Amino acid sequence: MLIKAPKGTKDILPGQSPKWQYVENTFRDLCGRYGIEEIRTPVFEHTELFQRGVGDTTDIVQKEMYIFEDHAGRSIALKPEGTAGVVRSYIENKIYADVKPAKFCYVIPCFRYEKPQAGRLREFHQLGVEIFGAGDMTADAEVISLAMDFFEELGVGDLELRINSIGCPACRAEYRKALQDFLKPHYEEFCDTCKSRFERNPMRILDCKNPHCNELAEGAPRMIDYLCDDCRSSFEELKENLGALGIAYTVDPGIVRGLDYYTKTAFEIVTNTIGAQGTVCGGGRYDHLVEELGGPATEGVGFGLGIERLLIVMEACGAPMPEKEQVDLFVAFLGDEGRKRAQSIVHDLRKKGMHAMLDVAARNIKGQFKYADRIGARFTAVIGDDEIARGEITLKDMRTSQQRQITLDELGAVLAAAKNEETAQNAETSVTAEAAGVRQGE
RNA sequence: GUGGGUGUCGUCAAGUGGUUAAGACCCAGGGUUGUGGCUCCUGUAUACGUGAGUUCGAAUCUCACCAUCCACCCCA
Repeated sequence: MLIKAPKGTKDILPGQSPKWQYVENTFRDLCGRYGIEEIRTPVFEHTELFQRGVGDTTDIVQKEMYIFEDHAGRSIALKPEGTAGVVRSYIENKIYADVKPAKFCYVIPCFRYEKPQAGRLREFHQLGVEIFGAGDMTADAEVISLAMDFFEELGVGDLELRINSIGCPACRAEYRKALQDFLKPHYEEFCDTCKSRFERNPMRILDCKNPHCNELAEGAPRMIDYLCDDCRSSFEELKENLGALGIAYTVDPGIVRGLDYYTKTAFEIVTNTIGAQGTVCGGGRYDHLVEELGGPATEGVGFGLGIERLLIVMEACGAPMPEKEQVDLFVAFLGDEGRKRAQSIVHDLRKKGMHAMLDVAARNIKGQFKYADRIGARFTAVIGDDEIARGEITLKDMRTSQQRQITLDELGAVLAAAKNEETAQNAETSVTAEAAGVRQGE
């Protein structure tokens, strides 16, 4: 137990981290082009923030939060999602006094006490975006567009954008009542889960997988038909905006976000390639959250995107992944003096931006070469008494096995040339693959 | 929380009641003098998830627990 990571958590080992860095950097870079800046807020907040923000009746708050008391008796919760913390910071730091809209992005761990399964962990990571103070649907479209651009840049295809409007508190209450009235006569006939949904979340009954429930729900009123004038025209505007951006979507009346704060726009980006947990990105509008948490009335839109799920999708659809950094030079040495020279050569090259290595495990020359091979060194240099006497080093090309004597002054140029050739080749292959829409193996 | 699958060395994987539990990969060292990848040799290891039970005897049968995977639920 001592050396077992807690249930539902995973180490991100060195072999994986280049992928994470790639994904995160791509995200930050893209956000930069959208004029969105990164915000970093604490991993834990007062429990009450989530109770008020996410909603007291939601599953997330009721049974999935990691809550503990600190030494002064405050109730603290690990972030189960990203929006509430950003809203809190927005209000606390009076960012509403700055230019609007205020746009934020973040990369955070989230924690939910759930039973782990494919694509679902207790600690997982989200990329997120929030825009405050923009009530127009162009903001919603921009947020969705960013998410779609992100997937496209990563080479992820086969995704479906589903949108819906879940109305505002006023029209939603009316709809809920109409739906319950419609379903009530058949209450006894529904499956057990649907019965439990009846009070808690009647909208969920509409996408029950039980065929009989489907029959019973046929002809049920739809949220879209109960939208008030404002919500209805907003939804039309959203579709128009998406059309203008050339973003394909399907209207899915079944989308009901599990967080109470959403209003109007709700959307999901799903894939069917990674198992049951196919929602890679989910978001929407939350026009009352800032006010609800004690700030001035301010509209909001945003999304959260699961990094673990994203990585699984990328793997599944063969999206290009970064390769391990090439070791430009390994310096093998013989003798004490050789070691000193090797250390200094390596140190010098590193300062110049080269990936240079030497043995620090006291291996003999053969072992050093073996090690150089294992770590994939492009070149291996040898420095021993012979080389010191000649004032040169032996440089071996590990691919061709050719060796030659060169001076230290020449070394830098040789390595740089090989490195350039390498990157030029990589660039060529990836561009070709992209242009042809070809899948590139890992 | 509810179901189902799985649990033998770091990894993959034989073994289905009976001597010291195969093998492969990996890792480390070596095949005489300062050189990798292939090949050959050698070596390392608290491997039968844990605990009870059945039995003369259990990795092999039973039960419980734990872990893990998948699904429901919910969501990223």
